[in-house]
Amino acid sequence: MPESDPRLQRFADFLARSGLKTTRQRERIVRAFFAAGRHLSAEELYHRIQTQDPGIGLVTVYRTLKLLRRAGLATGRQFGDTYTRFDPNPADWPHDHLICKRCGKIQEFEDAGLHSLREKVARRLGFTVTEHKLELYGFCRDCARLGTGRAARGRSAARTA
Amino acid sequence: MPESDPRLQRFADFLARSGLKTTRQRERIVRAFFAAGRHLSAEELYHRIQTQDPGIGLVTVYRTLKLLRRAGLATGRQFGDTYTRFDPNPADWPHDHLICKRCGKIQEFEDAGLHSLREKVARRLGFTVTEHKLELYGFCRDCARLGTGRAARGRSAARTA
DNA sequence: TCAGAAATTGACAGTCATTTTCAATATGGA
DNA sequence: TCCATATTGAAAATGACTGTCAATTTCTGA
Ligand SMILES: [Mn+2]
Ligand SMILES: [Mn+2]
Ligand SMILES: [Zn+2]
Ligand SMILES: [Zn+2]
Repeated sequence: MPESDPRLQRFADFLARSGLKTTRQRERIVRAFFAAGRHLSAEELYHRIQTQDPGIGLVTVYRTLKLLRRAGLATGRQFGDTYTRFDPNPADWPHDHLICKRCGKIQEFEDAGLHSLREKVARRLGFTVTEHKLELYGFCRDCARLGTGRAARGRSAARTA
Repeated sequence: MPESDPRLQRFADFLARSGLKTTRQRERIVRAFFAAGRHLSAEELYHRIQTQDPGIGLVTVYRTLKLLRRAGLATGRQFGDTYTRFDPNPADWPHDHLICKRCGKIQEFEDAGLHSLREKVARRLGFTVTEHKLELYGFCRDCARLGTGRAARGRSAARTA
């Protein structure tokens, strides 16, 4: 029962520190966002909230996600889609993503060797790196197995992470 | 005098092979695109052409860039901006990018070690990678030098590559 | 050379995700 | 409690594209 997510407190602190107000809408939105624990789009988050509090507008979801970004509690990410997905990990955890093109699973990972090699390559070219973005697209274990042999059966692509 | 870019021929071949037609507009557009040799947006390419042939519409630029993609002669890329940039490198050269946040320079590079390490990390997680995207953001040598000490002076950010 | 089917073009309207505007409402410190 | 401010939601605006369509161009094959 993870009732007290420390991120909720951090967000409250951010609001107070910034002279902003705590509202019923913001409460609901950030709760639903962290509870989901996946890379959601604004629209997806909006729908989840709708089922419980139909009074909250999509605009407010967008605005609250922007605040979460400013607070360092979310990151906007552009995977293959036409829309932005929001990453509920603290901005100071620079990780990478593996995206399955069949089932939509998004797996996060961190690799020190990869990180340092990246730095080295950049330095050799005279660059000082402050941020990076690495996305690997392909097939997860399950989907790769299906793909082997005949054409894959289940064509669904429900994002899973 | 690089008057005969082999890519122009490849595009002509692609059109013929696909039952499509060679037009004045397409000629101008692909010429300007390859001549620029940078990661241009459709709008940027459009403006370059405007100065020489005001009769060509932005729509046609978009359509021709789509054809170049189908021909494997360009790749759409999403760097930090809100719009797509087009990469004039053959689609079968999978390279990465270093982007300077100050002057906008985009430097391309390829590193075999980085590539194989990426594969290894993905395999360890059960993924089969088919495509990847790596972008390193930071400061190029010149801009890093300016930044050292006082706050950087020249604030321009004209994309250079 | 030339007709005519098929492809192409450009203006304009439409789409889609996200942002801005603005009048009505809620919040929290004094 | 009061009330200056912050916030909200609806609707309109934005920006980067894509679809529609009538007019024009290309190119094949007689
Ligand atoms: Mn993530
Ligand atoms: Mn490139
Ligand atoms: Zn999968
Ligand atoms: Zn620079």
